[in-house]
Amino acid sequence: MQSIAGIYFSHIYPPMKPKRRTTIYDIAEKLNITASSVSRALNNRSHVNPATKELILKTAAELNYKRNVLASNLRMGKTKTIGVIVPRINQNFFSNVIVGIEEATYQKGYNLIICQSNELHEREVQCINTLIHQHVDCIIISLCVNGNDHSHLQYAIDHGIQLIQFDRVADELETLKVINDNEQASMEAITHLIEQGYKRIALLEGPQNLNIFVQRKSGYLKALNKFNIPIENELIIENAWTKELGAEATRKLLSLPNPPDAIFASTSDFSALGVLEVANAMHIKVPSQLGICGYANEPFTEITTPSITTIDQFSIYMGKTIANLYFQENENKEVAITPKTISIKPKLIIRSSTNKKGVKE
Amino acid sequence: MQSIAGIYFSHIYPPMKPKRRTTIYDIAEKLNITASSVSRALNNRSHVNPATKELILKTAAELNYKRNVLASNLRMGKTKTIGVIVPRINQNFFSNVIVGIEEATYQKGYNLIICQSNELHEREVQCINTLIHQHVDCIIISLCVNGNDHSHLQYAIDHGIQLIQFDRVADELETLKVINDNEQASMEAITHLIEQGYKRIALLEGPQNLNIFVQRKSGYLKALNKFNIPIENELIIENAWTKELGAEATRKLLSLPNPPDAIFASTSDFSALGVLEVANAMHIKVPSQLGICGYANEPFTEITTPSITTIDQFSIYMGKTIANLYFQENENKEVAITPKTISIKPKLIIRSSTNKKGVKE
DNA sequence: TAAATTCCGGCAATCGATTGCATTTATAAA
DNA sequence: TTTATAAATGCAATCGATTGCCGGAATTTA
Repeated sequence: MQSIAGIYFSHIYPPMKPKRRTTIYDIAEKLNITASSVSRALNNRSHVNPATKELILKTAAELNYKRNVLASNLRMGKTKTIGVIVPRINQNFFSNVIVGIEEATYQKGYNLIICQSNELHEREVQCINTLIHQHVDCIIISLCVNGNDHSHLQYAIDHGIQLIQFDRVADELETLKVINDNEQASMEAITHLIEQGYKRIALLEGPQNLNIFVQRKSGYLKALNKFNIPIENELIIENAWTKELGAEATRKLLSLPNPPDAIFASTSDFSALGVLEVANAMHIKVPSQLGICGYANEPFTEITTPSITTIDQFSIYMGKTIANLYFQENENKEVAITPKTISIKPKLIIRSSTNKKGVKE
Repeated sequence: MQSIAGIYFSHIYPPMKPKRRTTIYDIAEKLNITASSVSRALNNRSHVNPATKELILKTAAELNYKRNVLASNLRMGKTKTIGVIVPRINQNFFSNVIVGIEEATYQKGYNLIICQSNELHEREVQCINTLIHQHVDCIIISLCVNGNDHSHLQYAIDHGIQLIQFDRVADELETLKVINDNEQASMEAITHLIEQGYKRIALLEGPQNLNIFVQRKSGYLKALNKFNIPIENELIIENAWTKELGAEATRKLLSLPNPPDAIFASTSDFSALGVLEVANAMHIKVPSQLGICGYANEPFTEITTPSITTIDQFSIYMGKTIANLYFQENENKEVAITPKTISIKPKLIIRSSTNKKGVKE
């Protein structure tokens, strides 16, 4: 703080030292009682005379008392804080899930600490450690693509932290889970393509150590089987889960002697975008010559030319579901024993990129 | 925890009670010294014999000691936590700023609590209160569009919390600020349009209670003046800062007796997208009949047809700058007195939507 | 060798809220 | 009126880490 001869310049930052916050002792002193009673009154416990209690509440309001969460946290061993770990927050699906979580937790007075794993297992481990260190009450996580070792998750559980997995989950860990029915969504997408008259449908698949990608592939295979369409391995491209890899895969597919007439980018809308850009560049008409279906309903899928058929995962709703699952589980301790998995049914959003029959929208 | 006759079923969640964490007392006890010395050793203070210190550090590592941040926070009155308040986290610019902040703070062992104001003043006040309540060390905020009252920010400052404003800032508050040079960027955009041969340039302006929109308008006016182009009020549309409002404004502009041949959507790329969609729907050719320039370099501007010229704000870099400003300010207490403002020069990204001269890219 | 420093490390208070136990007071029962 | 019971409140420890102050030991200086 800058001063000359003891005169403070209030226009200079920082203007003044922070005022001391009111404590329960201040309230107690003012009312000539002890802090115990104040605490009990504020926490709505018994063992306080209703009249005293009212007086305490009134005085607390007058003095603008706010519970010191640092002290409370230490004493209680709880922080009313939830940690969220996602691969990236600037990805639409994840940021929307966070929006949903936030809406639900905010009302209950919980705080969120948000971490990004950047798709790196090592970083994910660090995030877990940070959150344990911060004594969060709950960790909500969607796994990164790298690494099959989940001991860090078990480590968090061992610290008494409630763990909730969503979307990209480790099946073998018995935790609360909120997932999408990826297989079902995938089947619907393929069924739609077949009904539109596409005959040779290619699949861009994601890293198979993530179960979501396994399930999406399985939906593809099941749907083809159902319609008695033979599986052709040359139409299945591994690990095509970015825009660039999607583009590369498309160039490969379209140069086949017998190229596909539709591509299901099961990995993401980004890979679907890669497909579309290559198709446009090669002057292959979408949807008449090539049908394209993505996954995730990223906002841009609506504004590409043509717009891209995709699958909506109800991301905000998913976030709310996750948060509510936590509260439900923890406000009802005795009942809550078994691992629970909630599955959300995604929805196929049909747009121009698969409109082979040329139906006007 | 479920049990029958005292036998725990470890396969049932939660599997076991959390193990007690190691404290400095555990270390002290093991070494037959007091917690004071342990604390001093761990905090690298004097008054500890180097040999003892080494022993303490070794033992701490052995026992897997982790400082209890709850206790430390309470004692120190600091939390190594930074609160971030943005209008929406699922907006590209903001989520990228957060990414930048996170990268810089993560390394210093700081945590982030992220709040959304949802563009509501009331909610913004609540966020501030929450963060004060959580004893964050610093609040980083970009103001919401509603409300001119900033007493809640002053309230945070009065609580001894370092306040840093970015992008949408309240000029009259003397805090650290990181902003974009909006006026400059705006001038460059208009200059570019003029150089491309556009004659009648319309402006979609944002709510003028946010200084960023005032500055962008001012850049527009200055640029026109510089080129001796008369200002026409009918070409300036107020409050057109969403896709829908941008579309509406465009319909209005294009139905003028003397319509514009370019539109600068100074508010956002979303409004620029609204412009583009209306132009496409009306079969008005972009860029030959109508030039379009947006603001913010949202990812989708690259993939529209045609791609949209826009202004990049170096959002991730901005986030890093903000975080570093905080550290610089707080690691060097004596020097840091005056309010500092850092201005980042945005960059015009020229794409197809303003390529009237038809230059091949 | 005595006095003066310096260095180590312990003691105990502190940060606020919470809570089991003890004590006081009020009320009910005998 | 006395005893039993219940209700209200106080006392003091606790959650771990931090730190000012003090005393003893080691070292330096006179």
